[in-house]
Amino acid sequence: MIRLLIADDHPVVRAGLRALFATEPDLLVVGEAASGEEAVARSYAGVDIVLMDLQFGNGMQGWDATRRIRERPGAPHVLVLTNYDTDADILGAVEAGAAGYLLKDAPPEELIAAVRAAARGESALAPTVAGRLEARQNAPDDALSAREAEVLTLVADGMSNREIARSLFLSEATVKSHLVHIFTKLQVSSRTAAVASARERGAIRSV
Amino acid sequence: MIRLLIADDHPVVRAGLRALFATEPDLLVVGEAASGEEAVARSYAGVDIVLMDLQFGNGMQGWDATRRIRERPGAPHVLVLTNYDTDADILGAVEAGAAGYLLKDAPPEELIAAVRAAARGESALAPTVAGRLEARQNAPDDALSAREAEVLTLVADGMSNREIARSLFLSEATVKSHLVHIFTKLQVSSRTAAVASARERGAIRSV
DNA sequence: TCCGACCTCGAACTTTCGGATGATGCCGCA
DNA sequence: TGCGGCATCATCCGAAAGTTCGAGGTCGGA
Repeated sequence: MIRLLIADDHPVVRAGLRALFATEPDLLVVGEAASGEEAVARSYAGVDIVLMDLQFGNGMQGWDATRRIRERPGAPHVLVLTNYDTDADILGAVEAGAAGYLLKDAPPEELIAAVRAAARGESALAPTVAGRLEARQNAPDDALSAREAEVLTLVADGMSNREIARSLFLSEATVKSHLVHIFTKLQVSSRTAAVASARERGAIRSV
Repeated sequence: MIRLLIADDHPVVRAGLRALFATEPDLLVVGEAASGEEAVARSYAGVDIVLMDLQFGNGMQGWDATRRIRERPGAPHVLVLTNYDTDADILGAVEAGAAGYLLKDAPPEELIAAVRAAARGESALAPTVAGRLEARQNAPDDALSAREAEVLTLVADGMSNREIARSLFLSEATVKSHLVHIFTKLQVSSRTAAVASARERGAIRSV
């Protein structure tokens, strides 16, 4: 018998997962959590698998809750369940110690199979996800530095170079310099393209 | 007895809604649809209420399906159910003929109440949504034209004026002209600020 | 200790963007 | 029938943005 904890802020999704697992005799939902904090609190030893949503309306986010759950000895396996399949989400979840990464629009069978695999201690990455992870491993080192990310965030908010300079107490030259590096790393040649690229990669969330 | 059709591309959400309504003796789920097309096809006379997701993975989107369902005589009422509560979504859904607009993270009771209200022919807008609609009514007329929105979408993708011009078979001057109008309507003064503003208002989706 | 990264800044240059102004044609509505 | 909104395009000009080259500083790892 595999004991499950469902962590999702949507009551409808929780009900759906509960209904889904009710049809399987070897799966038992032993609890629900509507927030990251609740998920951590309810992940006691009697839970085998935690189904974790990555996006909670407010408070602790899924990846953080995952990390906190996994860092305890004898912790349950965590299966991340999310709407989006952006690189940043995936990588973050895997780094936080998730045993698997599934999309919410996945067919029910796939979901159930992933739960059983995770319970056996196997990694259960969705096929599309596994490929993406590999691609990330082989990708050139284009990670933005902290300062560059900061500048890019302000660019995404629609600020001009001068405004960014003032806002960060820099000269405009420095802002431009950061932008040159950002463009190179993202392989683009304009600020709007940089923002679009960063969004695609999941380096920028918001809205 | 109120007969329901559930239209959502997520199997888990469909199961959740089905489980939710199963507890109410006066509600009966008579069908499910995983796409906009399917929703239109299954909205025959025997259905009282259609619960419509706005975001489908691909194909016909929710607001379009809503319009097609509602334009038929004796059509069922459509309750729009969505993750986001952006102005554009709400206004679009209401214009398409939705009887109500609900968020997926709403408590189950609210959802059930909305279904019953819609079945009685009443409008069932979530409280937060109703207020927003009023605000929109009183807001200045800053709605972008179809062409302007098209241009802005390409800007958000990071394209230059020249690229947009080529892509839409226009001269660069026309693109600039559209941008001037976009800037005026959004009360900004640069393309990146326009994109940021449009995102805030929900006029741009993607990613 | 040296090397590499990151952060900072300047100056000169080219390209693109944005503002101003004006013009034409189409379409719907009063 | 005329008015207004929309879409299309042109030209000119100043202001941003982006490019190139160079240079000084900190800091952590080899």
